Amino acid sequence: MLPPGEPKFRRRPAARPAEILAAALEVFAERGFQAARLEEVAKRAGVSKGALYLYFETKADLFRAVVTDAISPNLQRVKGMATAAVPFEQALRMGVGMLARAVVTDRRITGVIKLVIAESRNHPELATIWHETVVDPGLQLVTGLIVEAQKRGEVRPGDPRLFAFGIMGPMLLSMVWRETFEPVGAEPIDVAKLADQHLDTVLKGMRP
Amino acid sequence: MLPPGEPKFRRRPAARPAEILAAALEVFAERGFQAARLEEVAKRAGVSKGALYLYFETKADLFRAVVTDAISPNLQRVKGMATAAVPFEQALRMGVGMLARAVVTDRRITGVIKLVIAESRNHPELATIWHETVVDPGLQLVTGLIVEAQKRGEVRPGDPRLFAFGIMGPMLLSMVWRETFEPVGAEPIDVAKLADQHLDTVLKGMRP
Amino acid sequence: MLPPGEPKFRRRPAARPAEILAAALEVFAERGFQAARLEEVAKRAGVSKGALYLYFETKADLFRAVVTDAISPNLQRVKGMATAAVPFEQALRMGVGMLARAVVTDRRITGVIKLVIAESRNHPELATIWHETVVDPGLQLVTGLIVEAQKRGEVRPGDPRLFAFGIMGPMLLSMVWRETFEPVGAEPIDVAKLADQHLDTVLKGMRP
Amino acid sequence: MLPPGEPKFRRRPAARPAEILAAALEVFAERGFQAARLEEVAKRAGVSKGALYLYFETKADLFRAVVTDAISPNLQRVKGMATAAVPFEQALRMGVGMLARAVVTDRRITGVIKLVIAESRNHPELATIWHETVVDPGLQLVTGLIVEAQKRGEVRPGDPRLFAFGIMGPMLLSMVWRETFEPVGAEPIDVAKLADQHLDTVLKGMRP
DNA sequence: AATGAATGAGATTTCATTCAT
DNA sequence: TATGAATGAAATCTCATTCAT
Repeated sequence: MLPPGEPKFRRRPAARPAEILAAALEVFAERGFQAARLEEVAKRAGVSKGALYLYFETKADLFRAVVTDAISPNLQRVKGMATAAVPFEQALRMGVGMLARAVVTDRRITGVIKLVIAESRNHPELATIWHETVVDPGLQLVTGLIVEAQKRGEVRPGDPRLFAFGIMGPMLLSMVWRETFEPVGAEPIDVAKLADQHLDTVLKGMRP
Repeated sequence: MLPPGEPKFRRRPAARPAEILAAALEVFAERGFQAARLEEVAKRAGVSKGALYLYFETKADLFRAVVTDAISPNLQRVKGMATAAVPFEQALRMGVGMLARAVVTDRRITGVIKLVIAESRNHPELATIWHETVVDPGLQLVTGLIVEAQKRGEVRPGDPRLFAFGIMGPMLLSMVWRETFEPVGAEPIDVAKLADQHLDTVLKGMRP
Repeated sequence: MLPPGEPKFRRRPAARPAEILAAALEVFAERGFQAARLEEVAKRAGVSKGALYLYFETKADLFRAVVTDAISPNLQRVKGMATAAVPFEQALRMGVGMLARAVVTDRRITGVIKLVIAESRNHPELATIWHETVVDPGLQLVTGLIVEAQKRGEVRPGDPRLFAFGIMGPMLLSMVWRETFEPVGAEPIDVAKLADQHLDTVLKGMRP
Repeated sequence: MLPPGEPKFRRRPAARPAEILAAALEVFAERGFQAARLEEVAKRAGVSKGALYLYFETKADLFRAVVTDAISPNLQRVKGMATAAVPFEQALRMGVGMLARAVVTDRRITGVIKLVIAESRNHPELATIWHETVVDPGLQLVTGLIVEAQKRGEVRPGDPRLFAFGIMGPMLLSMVWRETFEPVGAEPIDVAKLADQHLDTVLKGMRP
């Protein structure tokens, strides 16, 4: 008896234990694909090593499941942003703020993004799916907003895609900073403040 | 009493195995630390597996050598930028242009940065040394320029460190794009153009 | 509050891999620590190489287990001897006879003793534990008997510890002879007869 | 121009560097055959690794040379003892005293004997040659003395070979003690005193 | 004769995967 | 479904031996 308003997005075949995926995400994010040991995943998931194979055929399979599973919440965000009919600046602030809050702060997401970057040579299909389902749509969305604003004369001429990269870049930098340099003693970045100040700056800089 | 201008960074003990370091950089950047096979490194360096151990005690040692070895050219760049006495905007354009040209485009450097990010949990000492010798000094440099410009009234109030992140972020995004998404079919970023347009934007946005 | 009479010596964690320890003892005794190949141990134990690592972390760990495991039966012997309240001569005859029968003749024990001697420089902790748990207590026991006998006037003056070495020495010589020279054609020693004749001799020689 | 009274015993082919043999003896005695590294031998001998191969074909060859080379001084001792025409007790005291002084105290000799014992399974030819040239002749010598003394009625009936083992055993025990247990804190044995007291004891015990 | 960098065979160790229970 | 002992392929690392100099 599923709730009626259930998201239509395809679930994994029935009861793929969320605990296993959660544990695997942790371990993969900490160690990378190769260095992650399935025994550790099993231990953290509270199951036996053998049990993993009841749900996933291979380690690579589990890895793919982890990385693709992390897509859907992000997809929700992108879609949410897309449907909201709000003015240009407000939409950008919303979008970047969302990244700043949800994405930069959530270790699960920064972990997966780090994995996609780190393992893109060994598992290019993951880069592909992230690009196609999350990154490119999100980028298109922002780019589209800018194009519209340019048409209305609210934004000066310039490659809208490059504007989008200029807006998003510092958010990626924040993630990397948090994952890589803060743990070794670097001064933390106040991501919310960065998002605000940076948007102030580029929005002003993008004016005609 | 070192000769003036001498690079401070100690070279690896052996000068010969530059080929080994080059080969190892390639393989580590392609596969990551764990997935890289020393046999592959040896083959690309044109030596036997055993020969690696004449110069590096363990695989981790070779890895550390690769990553720390990639520091010194970047250190040179940062120091070069520091000594040039030029006006604020020009200095930033120089610095970011340098990143855009040499750093973002050079597979050897993007590869190492990706490694530092990917392996920061397994080899935190590498994150530490990169932060202390390259990342933080570079950031300080840019932040210092901004502080000066603010004192002269050329830049509006605002956290100078966050301005610096706002300027640098898209360069990191470009690296990641190049390493991760271009190989799976994403439309390339014209990094030089991005650097230009982004600087135009933020410099304008940072004006009082 | 341990049950009385319980062996003090902690058993190896796993009870199953007694076969591994037995096989390892064989191979180590035949070849020494370094020359012993774990593949050979595994084959004789009827398991795979990998299985050894389910029970012992390293080759050195397995080696230590083999050598310390051989302690407890000897400890039992020493303790058995200690508790028997019998006259001086009879006690010595019992003890030396025990050495002659069980210890000198049992390939498992002579093998371990040879290993302790041969590897004492590379694994001094084994010499330590053998000395502390078996050799020194056994020696103390014999020395104590002699001291008592001297007090009663049954044994002439003289360093009781040196008397003990004089009694025990030929037993060690027998072990070495059996292990080293008999296999290359030396005429065997009748250890029981040696024990008897030697005790006759030294007991007579120790009389006042 | 050799001195006329030169011992007739065959020397190694000309100039086999004594330094190499001495260094090899040290390293083999410390570590055993397998664990000894030729690089260490070369370093202690003050030559290069390659130079070893100018004098010895293989590691095993060097090992055999070390162990057989240590025979001749011992052979000299045995022969010296044999030729001296002295009364029974005095001969035994001389022989055992010689063992006690020269053999037990000389690390070079105890080291080789330990090697012969430890490696007898891997290099049985060394056990053979030691048995045939040193051990058995020495034993025959002592046994012969005892047989003569028995004929003269100076020694009571009993297997003369077992008497010999009874006399020699504690000397072997002393060597083992020195090599194995003293380094880990065991109280040293005063070997000279042991030799004296033990001979007093067994000579008295062997009287008719 | 001598060097020591280089080789490559062989040993230990790891761990994803299987399978009897 | 679930377990976890066991496997075995593959990777790291060692070091006796060779050989160009």
